[in-house]
Amino acid sequence: MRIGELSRRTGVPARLLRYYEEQDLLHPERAANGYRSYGEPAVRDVQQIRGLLDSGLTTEMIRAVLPYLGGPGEIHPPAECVSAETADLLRSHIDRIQARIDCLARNRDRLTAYLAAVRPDRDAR
Amino acid sequence: MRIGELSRRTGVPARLLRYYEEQDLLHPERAANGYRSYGEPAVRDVQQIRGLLDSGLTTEMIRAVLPYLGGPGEIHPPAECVSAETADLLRSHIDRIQARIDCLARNRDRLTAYLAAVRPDRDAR
DNA sequence: CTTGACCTTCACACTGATGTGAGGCTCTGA
DNA sequence: TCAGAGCCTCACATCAGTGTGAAGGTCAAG
Repeated sequence: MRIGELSRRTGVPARLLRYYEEQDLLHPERAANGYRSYGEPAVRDVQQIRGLLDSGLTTEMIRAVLPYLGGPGEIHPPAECVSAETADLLRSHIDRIQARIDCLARNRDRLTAYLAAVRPDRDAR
Repeated sequence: MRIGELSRRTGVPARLLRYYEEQDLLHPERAANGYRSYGEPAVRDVQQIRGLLDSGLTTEMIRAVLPYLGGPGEIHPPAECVSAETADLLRSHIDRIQARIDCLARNRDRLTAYLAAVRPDRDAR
């Protein structure tokens, strides 16, 4: 599929799909006329990228973990390809994601407490 | 306290403390010589600002909410000052933070599962 | 009185994710 | 064959920082 269709199907502006390619997150083929040509899995990939970006991960971080994030049950690179170093790197990425989760949870709690304190009437639920 | 001490105590570069003032998030007094003079609560304010920025709130949002965020149990301006609109905005932002947490947790679990599948030896713990 | 640490403003430049527009090529349908 | 939709690249703009440097004021200690 071409960039316009992918954009429509994911809701992500074509501009950003090009940007993600520039950032090495997407790797569309090129048609003879130069147009980008995306496979079906690109839809899920884009959604994955969006989710992670929205969660505050950088493209660099996403680039590092994306290859390992398949659909449910899919393992992309076979086990033999994963060196001890890669595994370590992956573990440290997981730690960073956890740190981010902790930070967000902390602030969610702060904001929730604030809201409860300031509007206990409508927001007690 | 002056800007250097506040910077040391919060770990936030003086440059950013001036920036937050420019953004109307901090309001230090000025000494006779023009030096910024921060009160003790500024330490907590700065940490709060950092946390909220990290959570993806805009400076505009923080500006709206910060006056009401006291220490534990302190609510400065009475509840009536918080408009329903502000509260709604805040609620929707809390929801967004939660969505981010969910997304990250999902992906953390995926990565963990991947790691476990690919290196069941050293990573089973 | 000078030195050095600390403060002031101003200003330019970089990042990352995204918006916007210009100028031009490709393809399809009337 | 021409319009229009869709694609291409290039490039500048924005926001929230962040770094750096210039040019200068303030103050305490030697």
